[in-house]
Amino acid sequence: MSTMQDVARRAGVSVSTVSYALSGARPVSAPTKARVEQAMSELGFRPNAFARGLASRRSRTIALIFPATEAGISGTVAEFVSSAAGTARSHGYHLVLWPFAAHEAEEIRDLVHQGMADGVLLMEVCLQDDRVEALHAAGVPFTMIGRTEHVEGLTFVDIDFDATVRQAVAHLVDLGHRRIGFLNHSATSHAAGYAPTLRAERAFGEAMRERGLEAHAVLCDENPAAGRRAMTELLERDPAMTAVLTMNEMATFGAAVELQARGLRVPADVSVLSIATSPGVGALSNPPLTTMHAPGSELGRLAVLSLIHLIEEPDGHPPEPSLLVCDLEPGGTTAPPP
Amino acid sequence: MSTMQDVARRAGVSVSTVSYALSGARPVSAPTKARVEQAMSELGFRPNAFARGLASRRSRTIALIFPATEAGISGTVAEFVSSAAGTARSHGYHLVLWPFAAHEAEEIRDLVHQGMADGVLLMEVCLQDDRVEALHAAGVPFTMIGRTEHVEGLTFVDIDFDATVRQAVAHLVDLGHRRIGFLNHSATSHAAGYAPTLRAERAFGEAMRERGLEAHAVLCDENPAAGRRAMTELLERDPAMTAVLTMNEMATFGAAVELQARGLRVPADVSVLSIATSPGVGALSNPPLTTMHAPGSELGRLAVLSLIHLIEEPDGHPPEPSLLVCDLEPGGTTAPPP
DNA sequence: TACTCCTGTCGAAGCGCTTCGACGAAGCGC
DNA sequence: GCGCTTCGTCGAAGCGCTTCGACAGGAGTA
Repeated sequence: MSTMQDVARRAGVSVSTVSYALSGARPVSAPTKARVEQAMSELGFRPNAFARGLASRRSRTIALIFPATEAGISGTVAEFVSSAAGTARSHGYHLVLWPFAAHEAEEIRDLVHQGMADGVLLMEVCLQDDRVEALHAAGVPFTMIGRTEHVEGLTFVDIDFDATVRQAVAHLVDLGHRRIGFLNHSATSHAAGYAPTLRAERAFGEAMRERGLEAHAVLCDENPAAGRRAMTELLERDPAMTAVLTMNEMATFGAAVELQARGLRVPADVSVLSIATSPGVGALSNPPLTTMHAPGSELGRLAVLSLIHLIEEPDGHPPEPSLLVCDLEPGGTTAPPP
Repeated sequence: MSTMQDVARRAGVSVSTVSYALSGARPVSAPTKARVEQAMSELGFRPNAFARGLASRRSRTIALIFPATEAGISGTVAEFVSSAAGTARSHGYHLVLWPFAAHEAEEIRDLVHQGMADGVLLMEVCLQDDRVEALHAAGVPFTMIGRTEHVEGLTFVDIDFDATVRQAVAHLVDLGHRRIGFLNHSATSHAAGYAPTLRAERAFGEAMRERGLEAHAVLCDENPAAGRRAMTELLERDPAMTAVLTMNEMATFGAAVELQARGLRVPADVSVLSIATSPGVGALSNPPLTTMHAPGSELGRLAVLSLIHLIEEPDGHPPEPSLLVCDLEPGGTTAPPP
């Protein structure tokens, strides 16, 4: 590994000039710059990350706290990660993922104190979240993907569950549906205060009530078998139900099976609309599911941009939060009621 | 942030003594050590990772090249990540994930040259894999999860697909099945040289041929709809098929639906055995799937241990590769043929 | 012409840690 | 008591970079 010294010697300039040529922090004349670049590429020079970090107190690294649960991660999260990594790279940052469970706030703070990241992205945020306080106390710039109950002074990007659910309900009501069920995430997530579960539930209740409709909502584990059972429960609550809104990918498949088993055709007898869905999931079923797909890429991009703003302009006014609505992607599972 | 200087001053010792107390690289008397530790905790001292890395040329970080595809990650991978992170931590290393697509070998080398990791874990290895050559050329210690076609001189941990498929076939044959189909991963993965797809296909062919049985294998995209079609194809190839071996979680659900749609009962008419399966997937269907679950945690642990060995004893003889067989987890979907 | 102001460059002082050589103080055998 | 090793500690020299102050020399201004 060659060092800046080597580059400086070869280019016939001082080390500081090499540094300036690289960073642009001070002007360097075109011919000098060219010689430096020549020397760098001849030597295959890579600046040492530690030396740079030590001298500049910046790591040029963004850490994404990564929910390393046993359940795997969804396509939306994967999309988010790719997009965030790409955005970070194009702004001269590395994105690294730190696998930490929700309760490991201490470890996160430790790493941050060691200077391992200039800023942190926090995902799978709960309405009350220890990690938010830990990061806040540590004084690190951070952006949430999702948001806590109170967001004063915090930076976040999130899906606008309220608007998404309202649009979903509107879509179904416009088709003529009046009896609509909602198949939400799991009771576990609800109990843990997982924000999407709670916000969507609230929004569904309000949207239906405003129209004078009855809101039948059930919580449901993230698997097909639970989806079947949840569908059964919804149909028991209202046997005349003509549409079901789902926010639970695995369960949606099960719900479809249950409808089929009861001889109910989709969408002729019952419409199915799946919201906050991963890309490509709609195409997995036949007919293709009508979905409102989660803007994973856009969230990734915006989250990184906000965070970089926070890092680079700590005294500037904080970036506006972004709330994104899921896009309706027409499929073959919504239609007017029978 | 307090520094070692502060700690040294407070404890009334020199900086180097603090360093030795922390690292144990030289003996430090018990009372001195106690004073130093006292001072450290009073000040909330965290050693600066960059200074440490710069001085010692070691980052105490292990990077996991993380396949940031759009498809999300399976429970097995998630299990692997948690276990690897835990193992690394208990040995004084951080595990960070670097999201990189398969073709970004250059970027990986760059980061390594910057000294950002002492070693690398590479997953989703293909039989021919550029990244392996890049890492080898860069001279970084690395361990593969999976393996290339030729593994001389390389360190890896992997599922023993050969033994797993043979055990799976043996399980079905012991129950009395003679007409067995195999539902593999996708044609795309096959074309990309994705090792599990190829090895399992080969092993299934051999295991069946050795018993004088016909091997019907199909490739199948990773979704329920494709699973239904693949099941249809298998039944067309051999309408009297009594068992199907699957290595494709999403497709397995679809296959089950197709069987049900044809009035074939599982397991009374057709047995289903899913191999290399994520934890908990068996319980998702009713009756619970009989599975051979992938040893994600154990792979994570062993991979990290191998890599640490490689890092810390570069001249020792390389660690033995590990090949782990998936565990049979009895469920309710295999039974003797009708 | 004399002055200020940039531009482009250099040297040197760190950043906070590890690690090496040195050295006094014990502890040992003889 | 002598030299010998061992233990515990210190001081200082880096690790490879950034960044600050300084300064030569040309451009701009009065």
